[in-house]
Amino acid sequence: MTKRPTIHDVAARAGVSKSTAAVVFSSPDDVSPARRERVLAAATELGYTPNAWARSLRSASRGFVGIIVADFHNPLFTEIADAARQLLAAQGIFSFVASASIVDGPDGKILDREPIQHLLDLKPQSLFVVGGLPDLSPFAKLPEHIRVVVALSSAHELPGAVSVRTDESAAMELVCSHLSERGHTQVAYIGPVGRRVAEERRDAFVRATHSHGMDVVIESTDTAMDEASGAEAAERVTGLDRGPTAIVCYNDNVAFGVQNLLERRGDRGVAVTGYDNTYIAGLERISLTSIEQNTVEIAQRSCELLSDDSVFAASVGTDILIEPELVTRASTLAVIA
Amino acid sequence: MTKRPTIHDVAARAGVSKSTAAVVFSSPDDVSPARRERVLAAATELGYTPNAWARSLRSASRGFVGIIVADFHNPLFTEIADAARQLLAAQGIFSFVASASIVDGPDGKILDREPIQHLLDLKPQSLFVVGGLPDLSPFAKLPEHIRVVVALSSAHELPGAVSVRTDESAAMELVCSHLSERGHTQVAYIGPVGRRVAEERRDAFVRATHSHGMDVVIESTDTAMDEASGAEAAERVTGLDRGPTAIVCYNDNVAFGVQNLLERRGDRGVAVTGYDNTYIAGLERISLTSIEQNTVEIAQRSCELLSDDSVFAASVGTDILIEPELVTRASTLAVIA
DNA sequence: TTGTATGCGTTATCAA
DNA sequence: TTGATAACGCATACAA
Repeated sequence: MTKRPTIHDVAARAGVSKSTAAVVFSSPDDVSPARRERVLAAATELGYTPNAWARSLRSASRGFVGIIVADFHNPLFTEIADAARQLLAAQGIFSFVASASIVDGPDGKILDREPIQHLLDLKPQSLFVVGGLPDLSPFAKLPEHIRVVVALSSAHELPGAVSVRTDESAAMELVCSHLSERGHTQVAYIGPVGRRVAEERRDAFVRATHSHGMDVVIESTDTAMDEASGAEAAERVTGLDRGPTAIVCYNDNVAFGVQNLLERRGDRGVAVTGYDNTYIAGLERISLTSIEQNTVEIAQRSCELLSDDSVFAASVGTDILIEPELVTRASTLAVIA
Repeated sequence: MTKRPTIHDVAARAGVSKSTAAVVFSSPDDVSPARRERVLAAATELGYTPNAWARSLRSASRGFVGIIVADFHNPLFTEIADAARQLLAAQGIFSFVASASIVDGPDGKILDREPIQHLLDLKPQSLFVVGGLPDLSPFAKLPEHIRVVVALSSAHELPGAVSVRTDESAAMELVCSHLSERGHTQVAYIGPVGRRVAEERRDAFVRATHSHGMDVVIESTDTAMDEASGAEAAERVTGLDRGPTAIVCYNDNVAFGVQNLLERRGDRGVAVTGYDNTYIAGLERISLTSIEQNTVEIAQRSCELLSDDSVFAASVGTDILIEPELVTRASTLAVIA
């Protein structure tokens, strides 16, 4: 087969008209059993499957879910995208994953609209954006009936959307009470500024430390959130007069950078925490205490919203917060005298 | 705008027929400057961009490249996919990325044909498969004119395809000569069996050890290639009578598992090498000697094949081998007496 | 150079 | 119930 069979081929083989054959795949009950069997048989013999895109060109009825992953390289994002795909498939809803491409613009990161536009051209029934995008404007002027769910980030810019994400306050409360129990009173925070979730996480940290009566140092890393900037910020923080005994990091990557610096210094006395609980954090030599975002639940809640109209309508414009967990490891096990 | 403008809208606004407007976007020189300007102006005012899929439904001329990533979670794959996308975009060729979904079947991993079929339905001009798939059969019966390039894996099953991948022999030669220089004579290999690249890598290892007069132990991990299986195999290997002084691993993940085990044992005397040089290998606390696959060159060569017909024709059916590099780190720095 | 007609694979509308 | 026909958004052979 050098060419895919079309409904035309199936109809010809079954000896019916194209329209009759088409109806067999849309509403099977509307065609007589005898003909239905003939069509179905012809379809399997030819290996016919409907062309979803020609279909969606004509009508938006058999909609699919367009999944947009903000960043391929973030394992958290791909994990949720994968889980969502499976959950939707189990409901018979098919989805198509595309990655957003974020390019360097004159002032900061810019969202490349092209791949998103291409996905939109496919006429999805609903959209699932996984991860924070520099800009949600491509989704601002969508046809009314398209539902938008944003995971792991805020959907504040989009009044008609729903966001599913981790409860930052709960997360930082877990971290700080753990550190407090271990006797830490001087704690630092290292993380980026500017992005919404980042600000929120830092504010949540500050609130949590206050409720535990801790002394706080904040050190920003601009917008970067990788190891290099983590190490750099750690250098500044540990150089302070009364250095902190614990460093709370925006995410695991930043924490790895902090660990790198401490390792080079031969300093094993400072506690470090991460966020995301990537599998790297669990490696014996890293052993980083970290916040586990409940990806399974985030994916589940998102899929309910994506597939059920009434569920979506009930929570449009809100943020659904998911409870995180703290995974404690060697990086915070020592107790301060 | 609750609905995207079509070429029809543009034509109406510019006061020309639909076809004239269409020609402006396909071969602009075939239309008079005055009308062209009018059409272009109308298009920008309306925010019109052609619907790529309706276009590719009608004709395969303005083809795009379909990129299929075997596994989202492999950073090597996504890195190459991303690089390819950028390179192609620079040539004005647009690409669309989809992830293959690999599900558990009755006997082993099975490739879910659906997402691939969906991508194929979009009628790509050529296909870029990044990473090894359990099964290349969905690409066996493609229309003749579709070029297929496979990166990081063999395309042996597909006579009409080209494969671009790392020279395994060169890689293992680098590893073994490095270990030999450090005085190692007893070396073990830990890696999966069954998959083509895996077999090839192991065979390359055996050849390289022979040329350096080393004693070899091979320990397989079935088809798994993660930390858990690495640790397990390491347990068996190190329990041997004359345990090896160095362990060469199929990839970084397996090596991390080996490191985990050695760490738990408090054994810092055994050298370990990985493969892929993931960024984790560079973390101070891991510091794993590893093979760096030249992803940039792999992406470049692949894109040449994807976009240039004559280049592709010249090397169809062959494997293009890319030279790797060895990045040496603390895990192999010690010298054996 | 410009417009008309037709088809890509599918579904929706209408007669029969 | 079934089949002919138009349309989705676009490109192209052809005629004007």
